[in-house]
Amino acid sequence: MPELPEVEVTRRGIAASIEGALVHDVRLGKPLRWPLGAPSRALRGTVVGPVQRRGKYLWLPLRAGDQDRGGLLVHLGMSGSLAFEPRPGPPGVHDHFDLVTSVGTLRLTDPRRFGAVLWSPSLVQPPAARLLARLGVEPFDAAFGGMHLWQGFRRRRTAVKTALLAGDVVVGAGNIYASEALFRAGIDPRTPCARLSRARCERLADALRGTLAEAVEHGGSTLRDFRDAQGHSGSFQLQAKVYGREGEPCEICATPIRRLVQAQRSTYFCPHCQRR
DNA sequence: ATGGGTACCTGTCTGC
DNA sequence: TGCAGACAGGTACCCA
Repeated sequence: MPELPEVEVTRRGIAASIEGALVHDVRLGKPLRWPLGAPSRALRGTVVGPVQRRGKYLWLPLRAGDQDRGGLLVHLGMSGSLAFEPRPGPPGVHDHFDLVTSVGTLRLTDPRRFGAVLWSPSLVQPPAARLLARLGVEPFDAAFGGMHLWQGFRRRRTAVKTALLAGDVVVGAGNIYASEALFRAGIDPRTPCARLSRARCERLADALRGTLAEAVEHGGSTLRDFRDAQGHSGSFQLQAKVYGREGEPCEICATPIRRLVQAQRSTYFCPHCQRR
């Protein structure tokens, strides 16, 4: 599910409810990707600080009085969503983590359990630091632009779609938004990174930012699982120009959209509008 | 160093 | 109707 827009929509959705909440307890369901890494008694009595996002991770800082108590690093994996429930019902079969607080419960629902919640003493110490170390720049940072992409890509031979997914040059694009951004930029997803000119990197940087920003405005994409913190679906999938549209006519030129497989993932593109 | 394949897990849809 | 197989928004890890 969740690429940068879905994670950002989630962050905004939970922030107002959970910030300042007093943690009463933690409930764990079936195991997620990693163990929590802290006994629940260590979390009780802490207060949740401002929720941050880094790439597709969320960070919930915890304090007790003036003491820093680290925080929770949350990843939604492929099928996860977080909901804030003022009066939660009993957990369902796919509800694998509850943060029970004074004002309600933050609940992670994740059928495939590729998601994770883990405690870390800070973002710059393990285990969080280890997971964040390989992440590229944020697409909405001033440091990101065509120049950054060009420098990150110029010694790479892999296909540009695969490199966007890898997230070590720029974070945020997953399988949907990588295809969509490349369509907007008019770049064939199979193009080797090193072949992209400065000018095309500029176009790609703009396209990526534009696509992600628009997706956030639409509440993200809901293919099946994704829900925001209030349980609403996103609608960006209705704006998608190529993703999931194999065989349908391109909006620009009416050529049928094609699907191919790169690194075991589907890529969608217009063979006429997108050039190497 | 880079790049590819595999693994994790469950649900849904398609075609026979 | 049943069942096998493909596919689904991510990414850490192992190997060449």
